[in-house]
Amino acid sequence: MARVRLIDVAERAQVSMKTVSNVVNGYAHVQPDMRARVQAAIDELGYRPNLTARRLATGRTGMIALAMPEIDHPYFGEMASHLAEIALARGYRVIIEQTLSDAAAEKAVLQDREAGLVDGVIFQPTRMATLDLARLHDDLPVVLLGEIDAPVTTDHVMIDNVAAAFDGVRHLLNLGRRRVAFLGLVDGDITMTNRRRLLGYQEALVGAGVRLDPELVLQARGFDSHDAEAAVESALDRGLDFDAILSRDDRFAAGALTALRRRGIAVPDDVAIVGWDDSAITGYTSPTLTSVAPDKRALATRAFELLHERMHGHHGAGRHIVVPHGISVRASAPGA
Amino acid sequence: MARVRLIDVAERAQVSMKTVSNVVNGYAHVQPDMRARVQAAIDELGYRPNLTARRLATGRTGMIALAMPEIDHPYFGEMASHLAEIALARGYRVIIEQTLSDAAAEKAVLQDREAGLVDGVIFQPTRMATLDLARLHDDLPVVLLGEIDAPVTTDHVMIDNVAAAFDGVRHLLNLGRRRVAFLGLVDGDITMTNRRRLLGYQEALVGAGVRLDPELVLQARGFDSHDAEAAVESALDRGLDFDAILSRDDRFAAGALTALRRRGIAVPDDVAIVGWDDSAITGYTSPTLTSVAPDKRALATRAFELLHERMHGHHGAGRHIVVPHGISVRASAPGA
DNA sequence: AGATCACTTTACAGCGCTGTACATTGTCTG
DNA sequence: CAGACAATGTACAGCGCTGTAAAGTGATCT
Repeated sequence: MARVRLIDVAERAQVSMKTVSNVVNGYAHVQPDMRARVQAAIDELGYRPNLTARRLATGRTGMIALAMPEIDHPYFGEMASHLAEIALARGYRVIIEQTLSDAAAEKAVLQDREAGLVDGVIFQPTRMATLDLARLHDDLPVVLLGEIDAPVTTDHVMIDNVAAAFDGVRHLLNLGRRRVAFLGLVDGDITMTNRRRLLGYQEALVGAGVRLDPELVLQARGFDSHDAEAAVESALDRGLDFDAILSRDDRFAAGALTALRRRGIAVPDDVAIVGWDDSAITGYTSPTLTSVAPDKRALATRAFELLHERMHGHHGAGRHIVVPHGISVRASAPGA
Repeated sequence: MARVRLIDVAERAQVSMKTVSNVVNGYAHVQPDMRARVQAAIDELGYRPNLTARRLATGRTGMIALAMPEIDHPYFGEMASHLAEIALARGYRVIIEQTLSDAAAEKAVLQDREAGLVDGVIFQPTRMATLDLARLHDDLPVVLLGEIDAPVTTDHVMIDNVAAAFDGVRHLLNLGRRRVAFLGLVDGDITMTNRRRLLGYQEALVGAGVRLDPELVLQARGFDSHDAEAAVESALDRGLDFDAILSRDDRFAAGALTALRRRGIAVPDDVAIVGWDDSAITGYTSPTLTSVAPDKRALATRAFELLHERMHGHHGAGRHIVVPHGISVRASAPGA
C-alpha cells in the first residue's frame, strides 16, 4: 500500500493541496466546515505528513543533536534524558550522537554529518581544541557544554568548576579533614576541566591554611572506575597518608571506595569521599556517595534556550552561562 | 553566507549536476580527471550535501529509531550505546526515543512521530498491548526488544527469560541456598517478562525438590531501587526467612543490598543475591553483584540485522530470535 | 448597484537532490 | 572499416511539502 500523500487527500476532499496543508498545520483562517471536510478525508485515508518533505520545504528539521562522549555514562545519560524531555516539550526531537572521545568523531559532529539534518547542536567536546571548534561550525548553531576552553564566539553552559571543587573540599575540611587527595588526573589528559577543579581544590586548602602536598594529587591510567581503584591502591602502597578524597566523577569515587574497602579502610571514618556528578551511582555504593552536584536540569534547560535563540536568528557574541551547583550530602562524607 | 548547493558546484566545474552527484556518492564510472576536477570544485566551495533533500529524492532516511522506556537506565544506556555503534558501522544513524513507559508515547513511536523520519524502528515496549502493536506499524519496519508478548507478525529479539531465571536460581541453589526469594513483581505491572522469569524461578526450585513458598515472591511499589529496598525491609519486618534473592534487575538488587546492610545481614553469607542485566551498577555495589547477563551485544546485533532485512524488503512472518545469556559471577553470589 | 475590504482558497514554483532515459564518446571485433 | 557495445556524461522530471502571489467570496459601506 503506497503512502497517502497530501495530494491524495486534496483530491478526495475536492480542495487544493494548500488547504489540506493549512488544516494539517492548524492554520487559523480555515472555515470550520471546510476544516471538517478536509479532516474527514485525512482520517479516511489515514494521511500522515512526510516529515522529510516538510523539512525540505521549510528548511527546518525540528531536530537537534546532542553529542556526548558516552551515552552509557550515568552523567551523560541523565543529561540526555533531561534534554530530550525539554526539547520535546518545545517541539524538537533529539538525535544522540556518541563521540567516544574520538577527535575525528567530534569533528564529524560539527561537519558534514549534521548537514541539513538538525537545526542545531549541543555538544560536549573533550578532544577538540578551541580553535578547531571555532572554525568548524560555520552556519550551524552550536552550544557547548562542559568546561572546555570554549571559543569566545560560541555559546557555552557550564558550572563554576573552581567554585564547585572549592565547595567539595570545604565540605571535607568542615569534617575536620586536612589531608585531602584529589583523584582526577588521567594520564595524558590535561583538560581545562581538571585544571579548574584542581585550582578550586588548591584554593580551598590554602584558604584554610592547609599546606599543599603535590603527592596528594592522584593520577589514574584511564577513565574507568578500575583505573581509579588502581590509583588509590598504588597511593596506599606507597604509604600516602590521606583522610579524604575529592574525585573527578562518581565512577572514580566508586573505584576509590572499592580500593579502600579491600584495604579495610573505613569510609567515611578513616577517609571521607566526595564524588562528582551526583549521578545515580551515588545511591548504589556503600556507603552512599556524597557528590558535587551540577544542576543538570539547569544545564540542559539553559543550553536548550541558548540554542533555541541561535536557531531563531540570534547572532551576538558567544554567551557563557554559569549554572548553579551544590553538594549532595550522603554517607561517604556526611554533614559536619 | 548561503549554503553551497550541488548546482553551484556543477557550474563551477562546468559539468552537470548529476556528475557532481556521482562524484559525491562515489559512483564507479567517473573518469579520474573528471572526478578530480569536480572534487576540486567541491573543496573550493566547501560543498556539503543536504541530507534532507537526498532523503526526499531517495526515499531512504538512513536513520533508525531506538525507542526505550528510559535512556538513563543503565541497561538501556548500554543497549543504546551498542546499537548506535553497530548502526553507525552499517551507515545508519540512530535517533533515541524515550517513552518513559507511557502508552501514548509508545503509540506515537509507531505512528506519526516517525513518519518519513526513519527507515525503521527498534522498540522495547512496556505498555502497549500485543494487538495494538500489530496494528500500528503498517508499513514501517519494526523489530521488538524485550519479553513482551510480541505479535506473530513482528520480528522480535529476546533472551530466554525462563531459562535465564532458571539459571539464576540454579546458581543460588548450587550455593546451597534453599529459601530463594524473587524480587521483581511491581504493583499493577504483570508483564510477560515477569511471568516468564517467575516460571523459570519456579521450575528451578521444583527441579531441585525445593518446596515453593508464595511468600517468597516479593512485591514492590514502583520501579526505583528504593521501592526494592522497601520491599525487602518489609519482608524482613514480617519475619520472612530467606537466604537468597533473584532480582528483576540490578537496580532492585542494589536496593536489596542496601536494605540488608541496614539490618546487619551479611551478603553473601546470610543472603546471596543475583541481579539481572549485568549492567555497570554491578561493579559499584558492595559486595559486587552477581547478575544474569543477557548478551546485550548480540541483542543489538541481531535486532539490527532483522531490521536491516526488513528495511530492504523482507516481508516474511515475524521471526522470534533468542540470544544467549549467562551469569556474571561476582561477590554477591560467588561461584560454588 | 458598485466599490471596498477582510477573509478564504487556489495555483504553482521551488526546496536540493537522485533516478531515468538518452546522447556522446571511445574501444573492440570480425 | 562498419557495426556493436561498453563506458561516461547530460537533461530533466519528480520526491512531498510549503510559501507566495493571485484569485475568489461574501459582507459591508456609500
